[in-house]
Amino acid sequence: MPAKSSHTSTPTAATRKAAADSLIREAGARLTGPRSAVLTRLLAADHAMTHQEITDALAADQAVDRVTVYRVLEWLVEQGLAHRIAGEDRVWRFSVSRGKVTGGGHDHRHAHFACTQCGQTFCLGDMPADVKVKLPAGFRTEAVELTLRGVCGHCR
Amino acid sequence: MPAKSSHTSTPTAATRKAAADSLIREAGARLTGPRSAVLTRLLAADHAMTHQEITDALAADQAVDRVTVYRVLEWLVEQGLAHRIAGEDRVWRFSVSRGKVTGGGHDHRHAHFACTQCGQTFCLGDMPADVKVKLPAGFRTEAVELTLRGVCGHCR
DNA sequence: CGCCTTCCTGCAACTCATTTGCATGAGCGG
DNA sequence: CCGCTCATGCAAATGAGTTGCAGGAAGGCG
Repeated sequence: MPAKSSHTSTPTAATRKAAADSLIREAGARLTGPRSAVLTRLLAADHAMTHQEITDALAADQAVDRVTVYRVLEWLVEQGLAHRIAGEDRVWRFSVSRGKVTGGGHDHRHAHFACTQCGQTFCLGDMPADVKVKLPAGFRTEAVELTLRGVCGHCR
Repeated sequence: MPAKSSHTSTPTAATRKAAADSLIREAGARLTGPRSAVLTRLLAADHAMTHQEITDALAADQAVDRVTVYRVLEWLVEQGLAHRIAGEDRVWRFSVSRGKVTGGGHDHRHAHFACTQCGQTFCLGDMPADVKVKLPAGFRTEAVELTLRGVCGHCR
């Protein structure tokens, strides 16, 4: 059994940065401070982060301009390394894409959970594959989005 | 003028206005021009309308201030007469609540369809009642939101 | 190792949906 | 018809996200 799998139990900051840099390189793009910092931070997150959260989180030791964070996030989404989630508060939230993401097609087959208390959004494993809803004639579904709202474990 | 069938299939503008006014009265609130106009327009819509669409639609003969439209919509949602939908474009869309809506609890058990071409959002009948997704320990679901994305009948 | 080209970053100013403050004006109960 | 409230309109503010532009760094190349 190849030892390639670093135990997912305790990824260190260094491990995450290495993973982030590797992903950026694989995308065939320049490895820059902001990209590395943003992706590393996203890899460490246990919930989908807003642009604001990310900017604030980086402000401490590796401040990145607001606009640059926006552009990095946009780029990450284009590369399929992250996906963006629209929330009730009209603010985008970003989360790394776990699992394979092929080319341009957004696979993105997992559900989201939005906490009505703290406002945080979490990515859930996967959604029931068989979502059947009656559509009016002529409508063609391309993607399904499932969001649960409630109270997260942290808020109870 | 050809006699119109009294079937509920073809509600006239007057019918809708009467229905709107009635709903407003039932809510125990003042019947005002803007409220009547906005709700009447919403009743006639076949899709969820944005604040902008509504304002534009009313501009023709019964112009209402932008801010007032916002406030009327907010009020309609509070009264359970309408519900708001968050879209990918970070713009709210409003639609009248079909069926019973009890008190404060948002029942709102239907799915939505968002067209990726024209951007319009439609309310679908209802969603499969049994949506089961594995949640992390301690999470409690209060509401489920299902949105389909694709191309609507009009855009094909 | 240093140059060059290309792409990235930071700054400033801008767009646009939505919100808030405030004074005037309109429902409607009496 | 009167007055009390609550709704409306206008102006200005908020805040997320965008765009234009000039300087600066990442990598390829010699």
